[in-house]
Amino acid sequence: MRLSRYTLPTLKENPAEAQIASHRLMLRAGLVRQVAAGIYAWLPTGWRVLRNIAEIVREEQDRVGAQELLLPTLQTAELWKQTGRYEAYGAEMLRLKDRHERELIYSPTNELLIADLLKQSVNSYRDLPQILYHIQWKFRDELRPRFGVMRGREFLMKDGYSFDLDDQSAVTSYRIMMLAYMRTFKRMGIVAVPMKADTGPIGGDLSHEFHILAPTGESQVYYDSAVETAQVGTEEVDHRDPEALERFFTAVTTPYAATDEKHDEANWEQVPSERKREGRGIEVGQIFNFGTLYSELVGLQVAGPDGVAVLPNMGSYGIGVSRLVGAIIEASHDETGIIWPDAVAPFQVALINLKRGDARVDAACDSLYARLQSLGISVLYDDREERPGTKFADMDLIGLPWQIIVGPRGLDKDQVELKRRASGERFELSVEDALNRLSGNRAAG
RNA sequence: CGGGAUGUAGCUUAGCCUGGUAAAGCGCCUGCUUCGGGAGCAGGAGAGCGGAGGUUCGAAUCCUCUCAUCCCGACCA
Repeated sequence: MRLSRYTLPTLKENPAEAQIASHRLMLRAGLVRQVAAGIYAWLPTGWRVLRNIAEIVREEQDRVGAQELLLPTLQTAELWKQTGRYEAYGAEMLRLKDRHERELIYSPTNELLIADLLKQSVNSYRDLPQILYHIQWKFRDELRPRFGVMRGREFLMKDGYSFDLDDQSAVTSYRIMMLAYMRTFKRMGIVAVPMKADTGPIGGDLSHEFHILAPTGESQVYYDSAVETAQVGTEEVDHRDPEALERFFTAVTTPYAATDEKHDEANWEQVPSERKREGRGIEVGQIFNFGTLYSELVGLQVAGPDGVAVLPNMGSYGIGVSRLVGAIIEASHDETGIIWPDAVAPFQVALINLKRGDARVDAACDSLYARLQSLGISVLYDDREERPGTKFADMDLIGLPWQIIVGPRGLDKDQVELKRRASGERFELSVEDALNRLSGNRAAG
């Protein structure tokens, strides 16, 4: 992408409405613009990040056998009324009417709809287990939206639902999702710690929240750093092997990890002090196993092996896709801007032409641009007629993992400069070496 | 929802107390000089002050209502 023809409205100054780092940086780096309280327009660069995150979520869900579908954002109020959830959900649910005065809701969550839908396709114990998910916009009319996309009213969420014949099978589904979540967050370059959580109004007895440590988190969290090391090796776990799953699950859930709601001072004291991690946590996902509550509400049942009707056990599994954009920035930025983990970066490489109009520099950049593209490396080419300082500042702000800086000074020595955004390391290399380095990095990462 | 605050150009703000017909920096446009970490000079475009009503000869400034946004708290499957 040529920056001269790309919509990237960066800001030099901090917008007044943004207080926390991620919100400021998302506005300054031209990722989003606010449309209303808690409602955002995603500009091209922000949308690229959002898509990258969604794609990682999708791949890891698919990998463990979850099936993607797409449920609508608008639903009739009928189902919610029949099951008593219409009143129970409260003012957070947006209610509206169509031209026929039919009552609709903008879906805040989909346990009811999906359970109701499955009545048509799941009739026998042979049809279970099933895990279905979608990545779709949700609306929750928050009392007080804040922190940019981290607590918006409209947000992109992956919500998944499992259906199992019995408790034991449901626990297996829960563990499979735990595995998928650990892999998902790891691929995004962040450390998300599973913590025992309250199940809240939804009920059930098994639930974990996944938290990223960041100063602006909304809750206080405590964990034993052994959780981090226990995540090593999740790549190799076979989700179809219940014993391997159990080992994995035990390893990641045994070390102490809790939000303030579940915090137990006595148990916390048992953790060696050098392994204690404590601070604010941003919740980026939550998983529940809540039994037969919703099956019962909507009348979802299957014939068991003995012909007797059974209410399937359900679980639900959420990942805040749009919240992750903010959360990753909270966890990965410095005073000059965002530092994108490679896996979610909107582009892999910033190609900086330091002297547009200089035939030699232009030619070198055009060639690099074409070759990076042919290597399948996404590149944002800063071909604007701006001064070097402006380009450096903008690119540091946007935070692409690599910068290739091409100017007359380097070309005199047949070199370009390769800069790693995260570490600030710079390498003066030939064009060939720079390309090799970048393609090698891509293969490795 | 309780408490606090703010709405003036694309952005950040000054002006408001003490009414006199909108100002600056950044950004944008033109030209020249520059060009390896947000350039300099010169010229230029751009807002009628969130909205409605009122007071007044005259309102961004005062009054009333209203809308919106932000912060703290409560809330947050």
